[in-house]
Amino acid sequence: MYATLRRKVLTMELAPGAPVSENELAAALGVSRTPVRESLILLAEEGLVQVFPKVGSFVSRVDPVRVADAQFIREAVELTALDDLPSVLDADVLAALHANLDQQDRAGIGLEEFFALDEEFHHGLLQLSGHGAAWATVSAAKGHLDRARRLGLGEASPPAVNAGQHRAILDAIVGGDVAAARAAMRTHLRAVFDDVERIRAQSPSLFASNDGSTPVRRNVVTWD
Amino acid sequence: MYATLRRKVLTMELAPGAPVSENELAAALGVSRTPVRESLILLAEEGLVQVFPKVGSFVSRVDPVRVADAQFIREAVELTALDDLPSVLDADVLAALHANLDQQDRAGIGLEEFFALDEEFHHGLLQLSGHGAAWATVSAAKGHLDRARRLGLGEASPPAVNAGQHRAILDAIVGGDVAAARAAMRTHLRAVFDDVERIRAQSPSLFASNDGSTPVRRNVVTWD
DNA sequence: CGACCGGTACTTGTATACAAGCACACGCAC
DNA sequence: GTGCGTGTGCTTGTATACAAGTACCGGTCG
Repeated sequence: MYATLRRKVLTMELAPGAPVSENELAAALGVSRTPVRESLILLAEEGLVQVFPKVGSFVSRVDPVRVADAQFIREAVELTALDDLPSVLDADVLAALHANLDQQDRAGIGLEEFFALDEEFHHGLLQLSGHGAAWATVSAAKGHLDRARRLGLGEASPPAVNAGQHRAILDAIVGGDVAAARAAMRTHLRAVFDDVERIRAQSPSLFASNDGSTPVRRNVVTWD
Repeated sequence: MYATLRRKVLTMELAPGAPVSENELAAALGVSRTPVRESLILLAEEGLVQVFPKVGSFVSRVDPVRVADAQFIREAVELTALDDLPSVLDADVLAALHANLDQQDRAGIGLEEFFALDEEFHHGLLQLSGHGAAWATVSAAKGHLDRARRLGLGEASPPAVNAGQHRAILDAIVGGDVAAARAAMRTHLRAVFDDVERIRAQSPSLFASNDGSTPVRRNVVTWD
C-alpha cells in the first residue's frame, strides 16, 4: 500500500503539486481510507507529500533545499563509509556488485530498471563497509533527490554515464585506493546534484516556490 | 500525541520490551485508537517500537546494531558538516550556542533539561554549516542512541563532562581550527558510544537478544 | 504424569460513521 | 462593475464497529 503510493510519487505518476485526496485514492485502490491515510502519514514523514489539516494533501513540489540536504547527507554517509572499508572485502557482496554493474552495462536497459540497480549498487557499497543498515536512513532522506534525478536522467546524465562512474568507484575500492574511491564517489554524487538547477529552469512548476505560501486547491500541476 | 509517546519511550517511562497496546494507550490518554495507532506507526518507522501483526506492539529493546548505525550516521553528518563551515559564522546562531553552553554549565541542571540543551546545541552546530535541515534526519535515526545515552549519562559521562566537550568543539570552530573541531567532535561522539557495551553488561534485558526470536507476551521487562 | 486439543481473551488491521473546518462559487447589495 | 456575505462541497481528524488471527489456559485423553 505504502510502497505503491511511494512508487507513484517517485515515478512522477503523481505529479508534484497534485492533490492526493484520501477518499479518491481509497476509491481508486479499492480499499478504505484508513490504510491510505496511514500510508500518507508515512509519505509525509519523509517529505514526499504535504498534509494541510482540513484542507487537503498534496504531492510535495521538489524542494531544492531538501534536495541539497539529501545530497549532503548521502555524500556524508557514503564518503565516510569508504573510510571504514575492511582490508579484505566480502566476496559475496563483491560478486553481487560486479553482477550488478554487468546488468547496468546491458544495452537497452529501462530507466526504472536502472534505478533499481543503482539503489542496489549503492546499498551494496555500504554493506562492503559494514554499514548496510544505514542505507535505510539514506534511502528515506533521498526521496526528493530521487524525483529530481528522474527528471534529469536520460538527458544530461544518461544511464551509461552513471554506470561508468559506478565502475570507477568499485574499481578504486577493489584496488584499495580509498582516496580515488572518494574522488570518484564525490564526482558521481555531484553529477546528479548539478543537474537540478537546470531542470528547475526547465520545469519551474515542479519545484517549490521561493516563498512559503500555502498551496491552494486550484494550484495544481497539469502535465502541460 | 506522537510527541508524548515518543518522550515516554525515550525517557524509559515505557521500558524496552514493554507491550504497548493500542487499546490500553488510548484508554490511558483519553483518546481513540486511531491517533494512538498513527503515532505507533511513526514510532515503528524510526524503530522505537516493533509491531507484530495480530500479536501486539512492543517497545523495542536497545539494539546495539542500530545504536552503532545511528552513531555512524551522526558522526558522518556532523563531522562532514564541519568541513562546510563558512568563513564568517552567523552571529545569531553563535550567540544562541554560547547562551546554550552557559545554561549547560549551570549547577544542578536536570538530566532531561540537559538533553534538551544537547539537542539544541548539536542542531545549532549543523545550522552554522548551513545544514540545519539535516538535523531532522539525524534526529530520527538517533532514537536508539538516545535511549542508550540516558542509560549511560549520570554515571560514566556526567553532564559536566559533556558540557566541557561541547565547549571545546565550539571554541575550535570559533578559532577557525577545523581539524581541532573534528577531533573534539569525534571524541565527544565516541564517548557516548563507548558506554553502550558497559550498560549492556549491566542491564542485558533492555537490549535485543542476539537471536532474532519473536517476543512473546510474557516476555515483559519489569523494572526490577 | 505428560501431551494434545479446543475455547477464550486479547491483539492488530480494516471499514465505516460522525465531527470540524476551510476554500470556492454564487448571489446580492452598493 | 465591484465588494462582501453566505451556502455548499470538499477536505482531514477522530471515534467506533467489525474482521481476522494468535497466544495462553484448562480440560481431556493416552
